[in-house]
Amino acid sequence: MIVLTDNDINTGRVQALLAEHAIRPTSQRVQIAAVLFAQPQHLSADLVMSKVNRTRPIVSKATVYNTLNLFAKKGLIREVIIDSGKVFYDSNTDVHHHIYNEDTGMLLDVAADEMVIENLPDIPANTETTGIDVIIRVKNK
Amino acid sequence: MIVLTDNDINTGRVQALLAEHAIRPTSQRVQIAAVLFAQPQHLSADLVMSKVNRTRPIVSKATVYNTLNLFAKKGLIREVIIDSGKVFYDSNTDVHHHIYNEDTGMLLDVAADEMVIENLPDIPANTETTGIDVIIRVKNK
DNA sequence: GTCAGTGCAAACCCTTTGCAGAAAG
DNA sequence: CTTTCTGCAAAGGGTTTGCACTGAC
Repeated sequence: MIVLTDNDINTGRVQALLAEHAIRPTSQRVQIAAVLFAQPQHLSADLVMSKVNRTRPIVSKATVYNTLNLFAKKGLIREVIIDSGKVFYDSNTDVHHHIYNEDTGMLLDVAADEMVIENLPDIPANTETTGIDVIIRVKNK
Repeated sequence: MIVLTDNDINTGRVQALLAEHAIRPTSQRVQIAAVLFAQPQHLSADLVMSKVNRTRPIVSKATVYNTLNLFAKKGLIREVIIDSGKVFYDSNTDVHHHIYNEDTGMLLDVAADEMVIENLPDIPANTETTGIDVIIRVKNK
């Protein structure tokens, strides 16, 4: 699991992380990565943008979306699809699952080893698994 | 699992099914239900609309969405969220899981008893589980 | 007659796109 | 220099909404 601090921008650790994933470290991408990896978290594109632009405009909406899609494709972050019409980006790419509160929108992690998932079904011929998403949906009592 | 034939519209079985779920059986709802329960299947709102209106206009888009949301809320069908920006409606509400082919968009069922899911995590205090979604994502080799 | 349901078009929200200018190597 | 990236605004796709009309009981 990757966690970076603001200072890692100055030391070049963020840039190195991007480079490791074959992502050219432009300044916008570095800023976005710094926000994502400040802690393990689930952020919408919207939130990423407002966090990056907190003090002054740094990235445009188009760049936020382009960058998040790029990071997801390169395996740096994971898309979590919970809700039609909204994607969350999870800065923790370790295998794990989620609990989603439909009332509050809160999304919690469940470590993979807390749950047992066995006897996975055969998948269709000539296909390969890209991921397994488990979402436990809860609501307030 | 519910499966109805076209003839069940005439015999009133569709109407009875809706009534059992406290849904007033308007003619549009009956037509939509007949399409959904013609077989166990996964349909988008769009597809439901074009199937219902195959021969002549019967329902508007607004009514399709209103009706699908109503059916889902009443537990007659299940929403399957696979993709941001698109909901599938599953006419099979028995507990089961899904395999989704990201290349073809094909959605397959996995019977609940084919898989083992155990040691579910504790959920937050004062919440209750409303459902568990498991999606195995595959792509073509 | 009353209340719920329907249809239409417009509004909405999130996301993507086209294209000109800017920046990276 | 060349290629990739960025920003803006506009377009896109699926879904919801406001409101007058219609239909169910």
